[in-house]
Amino acid sequence: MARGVTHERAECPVARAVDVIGDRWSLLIVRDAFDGITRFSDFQRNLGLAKNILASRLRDLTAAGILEAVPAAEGSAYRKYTLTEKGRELFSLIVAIRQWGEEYLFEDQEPHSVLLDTEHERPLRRLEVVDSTGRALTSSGTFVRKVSHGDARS
Amino acid sequence: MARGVTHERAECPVARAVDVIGDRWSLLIVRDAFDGITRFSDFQRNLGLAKNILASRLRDLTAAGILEAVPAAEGSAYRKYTLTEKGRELFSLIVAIRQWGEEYLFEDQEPHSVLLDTEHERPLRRLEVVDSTGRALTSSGTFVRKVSHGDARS
DNA sequence: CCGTATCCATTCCGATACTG
DNA sequence: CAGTATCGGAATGGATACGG
Repeated sequence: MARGVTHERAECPVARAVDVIGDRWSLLIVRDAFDGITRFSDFQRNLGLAKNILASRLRDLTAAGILEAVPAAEGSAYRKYTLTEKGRELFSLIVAIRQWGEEYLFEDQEPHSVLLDTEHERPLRRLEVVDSTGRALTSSGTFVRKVSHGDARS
Repeated sequence: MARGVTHERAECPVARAVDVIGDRWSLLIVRDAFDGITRFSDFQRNLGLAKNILASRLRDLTAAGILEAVPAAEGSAYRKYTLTEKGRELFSLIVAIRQWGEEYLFEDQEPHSVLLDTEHERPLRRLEVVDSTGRALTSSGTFVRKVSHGDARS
């Protein structure tokens, strides 16, 4: 994701993360990767984006350590793209986005794809933000502490 | 967020959500709103983005029903931007991004801002994806079911 | 202080053509 | 199939100037 200004050195983890995955395609590529897609053309067909853009995003995500490009077969010039651990740890994030989208971006009777657990084939429970003792929290029960003598921006 | 192609009609909630908040600034504006920022100039100073871009994003987020623009005072021409319920429900998403960023985008000893619960002033517990019975899941314990006769894209 | 308007550079992205 | 190369239009984003 080439760009002018970055938040690479921000003290806020949200800002740094947005820098890495905050664009129109990266998260959708990651979503597809979670769905088991590994091949260039499958990403391309599924997302409907231009090939040069896809190539660029795959490069960036690989450079960021979110995807790993391994040879598709012995000695093959082609690659299989799979999630690294860093990438797989984006699962909560994908689930959070999905649940928010389901709730607020669809009409009541409008169909959408659903994420099910393999064992029961039932939708997941809604994500809950909880404090260190396990109690549920809303944003009003929290606050951000900035780093003490930070010279960092944002 | 004006753009060429959109995922507005996608059957995947992730795609629709990325359409709304998947850019470099929207999520950071929402983060600031969670931190209690309401005024144009405070957003601007804190984020360091151009005023025209900020104005555009605030318009878009308001149009999307994530922010609400209320008069700053009686008869004032200026506005206060606050989160709607739809916006406040992005809290899990912000927490998910933050926790991922904390874990993977900072060096071990590198300082970053932290989100604490007001009562104990301690970091939150890590988000957990759980199935309908409350059991923790990773992505490999889940799968996506597409809608049956969808003509929708992606 | 709160924006809007304008200008300009850069980037994004799609379409197409091309290589292995 | 898996990309790279190039082109052009659209949008992003910064800087500045201006008006309520």
